[in-house]
Amino acid sequence: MLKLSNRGLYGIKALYELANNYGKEPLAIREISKRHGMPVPFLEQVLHLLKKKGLVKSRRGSNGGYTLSRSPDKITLGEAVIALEGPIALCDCILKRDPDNKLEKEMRCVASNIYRKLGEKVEQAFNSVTLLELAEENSDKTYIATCK
Amino acid sequence: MLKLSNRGLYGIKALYELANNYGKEPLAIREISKRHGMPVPFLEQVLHLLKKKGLVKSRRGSNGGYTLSRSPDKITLGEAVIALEGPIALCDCILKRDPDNKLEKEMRCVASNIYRKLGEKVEQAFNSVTLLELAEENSDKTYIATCK
DNA sequence: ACTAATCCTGATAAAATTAGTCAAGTATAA
DNA sequence: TTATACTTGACTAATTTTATCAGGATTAGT
Ligand code: FES
Ligand code: FES
Repeated sequence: MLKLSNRGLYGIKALYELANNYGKEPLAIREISKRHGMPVPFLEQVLHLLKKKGLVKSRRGSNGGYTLSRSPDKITLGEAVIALEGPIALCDCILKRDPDNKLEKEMRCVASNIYRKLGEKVEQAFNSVTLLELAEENSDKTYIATCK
Repeated sequence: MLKLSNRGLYGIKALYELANNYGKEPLAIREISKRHGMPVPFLEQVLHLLKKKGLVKSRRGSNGGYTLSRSPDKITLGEAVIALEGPIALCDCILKRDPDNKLEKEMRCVASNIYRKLGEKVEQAFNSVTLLELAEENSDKTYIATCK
């Protein structure tokens, strides 16, 4: 369990490239794609997801491409995986909320309370890692592009 | 992300029932199934998974059924979800090991190191919850069977 | 204005996974 | 002997994931 789909794995690799590119000119999908052997049309979808959630910005046209919308130390892996794979939760019913944004019912099944606590713990763990750390982790290494 | 499949959700509910039944006569699939509105044939598969991993024992024939193979405080939610949903890991390559049971290569992609650390953290979180806690959590409540 | 590069968007198709069913079999208790 | 209940493997249906594709809109450079 806990597995990321290709959508998630590709998205995180893209964010890694954008983090390394932060402050420079936009990076084109084609270039990101080439560096990690990811299919261009799929990556388009993936980056669109990240854009919808405000993690990246884009510039169209010649010399266009994507940039992070915040500095790498202000973007967490938690935000990234939530944008790419949906909310962090053990089940859907945990997420259902009433108009006041409170859980609809305190108890939904025998495990709901534990599911909620575990979900929060996991989200916290993912939020404790930033794109800056991801980038620095690899600053002195040549990574293997075809890892999946 | 982090979502459990029905396989996992059903399995945990079954384990909850078995935890409450610990020390008594075996509990039949049909009975467990009825209490939570789960399809019998599917639950058969699920309990078989738990048996293969040694979490439950079974007795066939009349008055047969399933029992926990250890006391509820000796079985963690981590063991359960791993039995039901496979190993806890962000990606498959993290799991590939050489004959000495070491990671095949230290670095697989830009995120592998972080994936590994996060996976371990999550596994630890799941292992910190036992079936006893799951059972006690609900000792004073009537749960809603049709939560999913 | 023209052109090439690039993002944008929605539709669609292929593949993989999950969910659930079914049937014939084996073991057990009464 | 009989009814009950687990065992096992095969099978189908539904859902999700993984892409692919086409046509459109925007921008930089000339
Ligand atoms: S399955 Fe979501 S709270 Fe029980
Ligand atoms: S995708 Fe598994 S280590 Fe990179």
